[in-house]
Amino acid sequence: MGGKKGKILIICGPTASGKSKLALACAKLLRSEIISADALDVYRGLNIGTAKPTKSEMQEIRHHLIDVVSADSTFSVGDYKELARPIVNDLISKGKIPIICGGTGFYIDSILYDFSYGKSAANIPAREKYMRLAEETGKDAVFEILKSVDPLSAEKLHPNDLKRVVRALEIYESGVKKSDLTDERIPVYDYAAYCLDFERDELYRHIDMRVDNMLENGLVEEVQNLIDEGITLENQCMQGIGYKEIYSYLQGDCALADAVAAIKLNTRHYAKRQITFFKRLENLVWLKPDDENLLAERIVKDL
RNA sequence: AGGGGAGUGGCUCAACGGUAGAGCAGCGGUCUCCAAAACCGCCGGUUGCGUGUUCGAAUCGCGUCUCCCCUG
Repeated sequence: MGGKKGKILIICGPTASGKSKLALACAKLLRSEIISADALDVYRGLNIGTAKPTKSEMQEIRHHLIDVVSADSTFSVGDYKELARPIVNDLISKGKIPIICGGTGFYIDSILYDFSYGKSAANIPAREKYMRLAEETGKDAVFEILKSVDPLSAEKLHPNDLKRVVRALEIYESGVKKSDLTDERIPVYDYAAYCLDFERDELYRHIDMRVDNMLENGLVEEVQNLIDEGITLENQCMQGIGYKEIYSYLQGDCALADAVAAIKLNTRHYAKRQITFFKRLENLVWLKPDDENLLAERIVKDL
């Protein structure tokens, strides 16, 4: 199959579309394992708000990259890629088809493509330096700096997109220009990709239901536990939808009902962004949610 | 029943005589080490209804409907 390293199966889709169940069904048929591609599943202690697979599901089928770091950790695509690649390759070498399942398209990309990510890891001091500068002199001033040192990168960014402007500067300080690195979007694995998606209003209904369930299952207590462990908004995992909102409720900044409404809204926005991201995966097959076993059979047959 | 207030895009509100603006929602998009993050763009109202005044009304008058508050 081309000069590719092997075949992998990708199951993606917005939150609450049922991708985990589908991946599980596929894993059973393929006698393979699942690699989670989810930015929050990696954290220990975040269970309810992340809708992680259940214990029994994880006993039945091996799931990778769930609960791999503590809640106070920092984690990024770079870390993800380093952990995920070896697992994928190992499964392939054993003659299995790795199943990548998750909603973080950025993480899936890190497996699928050989992006260099600017060839530099996060440079926190530089990052903080420019962020401070932005606060003092404005975003535009920071953008102007990028324009002078790496105009090509600046051209591709919006001045307001401070996070990326700063990252480009960060890369520049490491000795390379972001614009000099032109990675091609060429998949390193032969892959089959499926994206689960409902009609929009139906998806939103599922999201609302899921959020209500999270609360019934003790989301507030879960966040309280994290706070008791010393986790604050400063910690990356508290950026997660469901966590930051409940956090501010527990701080007394809003009513529980407002927090819940915010979670639902933010989740919708997130789902839209996910869908937009997945759309650019080549040869992506869209699936309407259905009985997961039926869908899995179809998918496996086509592999 | 009487008195007062309000009716503007899905929602909250602005414009108070010169032919309606914004935020939110909705929709689309970007994404190469914070990605459940960060960022960008687009659609959408003739202003409850009717009538009058005026060169011209969302803005003024009258009538009518609806809602809210107060008094009974």
